[in-house]
Amino acid sequence: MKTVRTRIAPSPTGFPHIGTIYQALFDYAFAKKNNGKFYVRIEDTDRERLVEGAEEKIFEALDWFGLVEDESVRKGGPFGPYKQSERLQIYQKYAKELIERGGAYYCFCTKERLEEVHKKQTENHVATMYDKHCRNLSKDEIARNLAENKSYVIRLKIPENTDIVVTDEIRGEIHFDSNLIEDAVLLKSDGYPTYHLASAVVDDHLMETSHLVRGEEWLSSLPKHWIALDYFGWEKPLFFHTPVLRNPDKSKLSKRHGHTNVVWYKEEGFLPEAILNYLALMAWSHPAGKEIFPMEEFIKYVELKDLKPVGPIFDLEKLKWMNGEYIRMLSVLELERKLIEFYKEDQEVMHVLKNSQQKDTLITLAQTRMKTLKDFKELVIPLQIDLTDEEKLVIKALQESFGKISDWNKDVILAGIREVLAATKAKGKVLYKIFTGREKGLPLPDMLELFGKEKVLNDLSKKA
RNA sequence: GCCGCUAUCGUCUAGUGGUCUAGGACGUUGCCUUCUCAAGGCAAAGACCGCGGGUUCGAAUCCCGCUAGCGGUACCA
Repeated sequence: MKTVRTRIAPSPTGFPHIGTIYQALFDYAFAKKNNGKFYVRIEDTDRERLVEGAEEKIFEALDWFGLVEDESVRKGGPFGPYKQSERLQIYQKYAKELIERGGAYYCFCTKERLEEVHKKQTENHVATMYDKHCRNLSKDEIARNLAENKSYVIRLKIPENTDIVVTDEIRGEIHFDSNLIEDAVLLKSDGYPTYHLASAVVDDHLMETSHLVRGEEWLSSLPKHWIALDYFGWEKPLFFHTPVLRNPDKSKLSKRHGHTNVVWYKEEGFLPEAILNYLALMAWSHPAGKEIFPMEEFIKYVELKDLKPVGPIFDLEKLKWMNGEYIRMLSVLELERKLIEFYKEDQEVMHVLKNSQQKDTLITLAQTRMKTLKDFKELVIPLQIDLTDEEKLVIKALQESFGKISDWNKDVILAGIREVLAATKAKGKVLYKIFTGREKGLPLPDMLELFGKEKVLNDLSKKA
């Protein structure tokens, strides 16, 4: 059997997208399962949308999730270069070759003419596509245009009147009427290739991609790739078009309605393992029906053809629940490390985390109350608020009760609390408001024991 | 508009012709626990399997039509 080779092919046009991670997850797991290779190819052929630093961010995201590739620009590998802008000659060579094979042609149409055609088609309610104006230019004409240094693109010659049958491993055979498929631009006038030449055809062939996993938005252009591959006579990879992740309103997951930037999840205190586990459940399910399982198990059971073709809605609530589950699975030490990493620039929280007397207890108490690492702060940092006269009365009672305690431990403190609650008819919430500034918090007896009688009474007198 | 894909609780899903009066998870509600909030435990509500036709002794499961949603329709990926 052929070696399994999967890839992600992100374009460095912005922040690292959660959808890219979704793809990478399946690519990575499937490659690992089959002792294959997972590689990253940077697709920077759109010079206008290129964003400085975006490439580094993609790799940082991959590292954060632990979806580390086997081959890439930064890792090297036998199929490099792994960045398309460094492969320009290759694409140009193959574009010319395709022309010779009769599968492509020079097009000298100007942008203005194209716009004109487009406009007319829209007016006539006809499919908007290239009118094949340059498809049958004579050899002389082409030579003349070339000699005159006219700007040109190279277009794919889609056969006419053909039923194009392609296969997607998730959906099966799909038919397309070739007359409705555009003679797509393969090589742009700036000499850079488009996706239709560089990625799905030349690179995936040269880099020996065996299982091509990509978003469903590519399904409509599959026939173009299929035909180009046929012109070259190249063996095709198995195509898997994963469903697109959606917003709650069912539209394609976007910045506007959802959170697409990987960095956002990190800043909100989500754990990469939890996100991955959640993502694994999108359009796929564990054979035993398990919801929570480690990466090793995902690798063991993942099958690309088991992916469902329906676009799932990204449910942040369920992700939060799962994140909480992952937080609870951590040992205190592991959680402490994650908290330190998360709060390293927050003086206030770091102060708490550095207090060796208190940190373990605090972390343990907070653990069941956190959905994200971000929740930790409001659990341990009190809010400064003004108290009502009624609440100040409760403080008086508290001072009296606590003042009598000689053996300061949580059981005795709890007894004192109950006493005060009974005497003042106050609700537990009031106590929490007094101590934390919020109507809830970590268990008071434990907290007060931890802080010590002196500090507690001191604080109370300040608030009275 | 045209082309393509898809269609089970609000959401993620199980289900591949009979075991489905459709199972699980998130969320929601109630109860237990209780110093608050969580966590945990136990319950409950929630899907005439988008609609309409077939095929079959029998369909959520197969076929057709419709509808709806999504994706594509760029010298973007």
